[in-house]
Amino acid sequence: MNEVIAEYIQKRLGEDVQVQLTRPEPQFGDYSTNVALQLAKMLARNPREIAEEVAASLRENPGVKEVTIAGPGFINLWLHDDALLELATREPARPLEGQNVVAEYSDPNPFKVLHAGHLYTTVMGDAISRLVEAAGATVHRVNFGGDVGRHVAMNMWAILQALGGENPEKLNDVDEDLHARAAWLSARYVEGNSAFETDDSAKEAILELNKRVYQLHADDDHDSAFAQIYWTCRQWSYDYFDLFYKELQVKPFEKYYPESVTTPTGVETVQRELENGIYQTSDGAVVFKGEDYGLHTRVFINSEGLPTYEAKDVGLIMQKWRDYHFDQSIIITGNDIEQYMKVVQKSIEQFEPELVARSTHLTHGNLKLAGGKKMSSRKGTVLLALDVLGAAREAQAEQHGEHNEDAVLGAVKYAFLQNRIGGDIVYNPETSVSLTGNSGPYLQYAHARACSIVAKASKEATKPTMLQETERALAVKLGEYAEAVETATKNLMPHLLCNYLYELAQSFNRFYESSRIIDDEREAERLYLAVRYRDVLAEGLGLLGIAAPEKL
RNA sequence: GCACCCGUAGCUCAGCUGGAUAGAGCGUCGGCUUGCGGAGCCGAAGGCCAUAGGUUCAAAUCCUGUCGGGUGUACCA
Repeated sequence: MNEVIAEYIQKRLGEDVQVQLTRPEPQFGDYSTNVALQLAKMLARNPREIAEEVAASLRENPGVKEVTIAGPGFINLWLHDDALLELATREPARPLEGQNVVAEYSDPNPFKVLHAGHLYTTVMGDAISRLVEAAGATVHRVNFGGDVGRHVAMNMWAILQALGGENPEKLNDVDEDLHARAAWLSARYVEGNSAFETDDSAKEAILELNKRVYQLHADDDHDSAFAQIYWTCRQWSYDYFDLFYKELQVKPFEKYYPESVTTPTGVETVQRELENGIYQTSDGAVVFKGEDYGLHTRVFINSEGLPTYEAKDVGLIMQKWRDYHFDQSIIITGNDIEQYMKVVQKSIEQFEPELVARSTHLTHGNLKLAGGKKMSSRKGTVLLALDVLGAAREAQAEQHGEHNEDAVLGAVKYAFLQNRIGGDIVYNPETSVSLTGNSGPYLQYAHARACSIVAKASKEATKPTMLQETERALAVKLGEYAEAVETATKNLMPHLLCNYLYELAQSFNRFYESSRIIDDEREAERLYLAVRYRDVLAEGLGLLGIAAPEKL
């Protein structure tokens, strides 16, 4: 329809315009466009006159039932029922067919706990990846994390204390349950962290261990007692992450890029481009002068010759490029590194412009618990991933008595995804698990109910030949599904799909209120709509990474 | 200081590539629904869209200033 209008305008009025049919308020029509208003200025003519001309051409389209002109020159059009029903079963387009996409998110650090931010980006990254996948792309989910650095050294220090020295065999005493191991490691981190701050001799030892960890990687040491402890504990972390993702019911990651692996590539690249003049030496450090591009200067290799996070990130991006030669790279992180990332990318743009052009950096704010609810983490400053999930389970138990993990995950995921990515998220456990209102469980419940209705029906669903008024409103909404998915995918905004699914459920409820399905003379026709409704809910929730069980 | 992000109903948020009366959930108030799953449906109250200007036929949306909040700003990650 967009093309028909654009072509007509091009041919008859001699103007090239982008026509965008939009969904107006139901009272105005099924579709609407304001091209006439845009053209009015270009042609210096009355917009309503132009609208009349365009409308006349639209009326010739077989799917169009009625076209009207309203207000200053809006063109509103109604479709015939059969065209509407055809739209209602349309599946989203697959514009990314054959594309290769790398999605990086979650990014937990081995040896450390998973905090609420990790939970958030994991859920968001999973949903975005699923959308992109559904659009036809192959998505490679990857993870970046710091397996070297001070936090690791603190941990190693406390681990050695706990083991009474470099005794790797003592690790066998730790409970082999992955959750227990993760808890054990995070307890060591707390000890190491506090020793570093309060005990000077410990601090010195930790700084020494930091070098040993780097050295261990340089030597590819897997045999020394120290190395055995390091590799074993690092693996505990990775195993735990995999378990966490599995329990969260998100798709697994294809590859982990530990910092120890990206560092050599980063250093090599920065040094090479230092010779090419992209990076510069300043006060003994290697920096990129961002000021030339309206940004700020950042250090990539410090004056002691050690790589900073910047260099490691350069290495990561280069390795992703080498490994996948992606058509698009999506990176999701907290918004505190937004400007940092701009500098890093600007520097890379100087020698690998195509790589940066294909990258999209999405950022999000902090996750907060509503109502200033106290958090259970040790210092009270960090909200942990498990705290959030625990709060959801607790709220569910209070409201519904029994535990349902699908609904808990649906609640948390939907609560995260329903907000536009970018700003801080206030998470309210109570409303998230509620069966009423705009929540994940509400949609899961709506789906289960639809399943139940369909299962109970005795007639065969039959495509209607005409639609009654209440049926028509539902059919129109069903017809928006494909558009909603396409827009959400194009903009990498899952919240648009959340909004749509909720509106769809509302639309169904209005229909359902007045139109009986089972044992009605239009049972077969209404069942047809109910089946499609059920399928759209299941498919839409699936794209968000939310389970849609037939029974809740 | 400079840079970036944000400021929409009591609360949590949509709407932001400009378009028709600024929407939804929760909460409040009033109806309906007690044989398709506990849900829900209809209605009311509640907004100078932070603020002052500008651009436009048209601004919550674009531009500028101001106020308020957050983040970043050289050898941390």
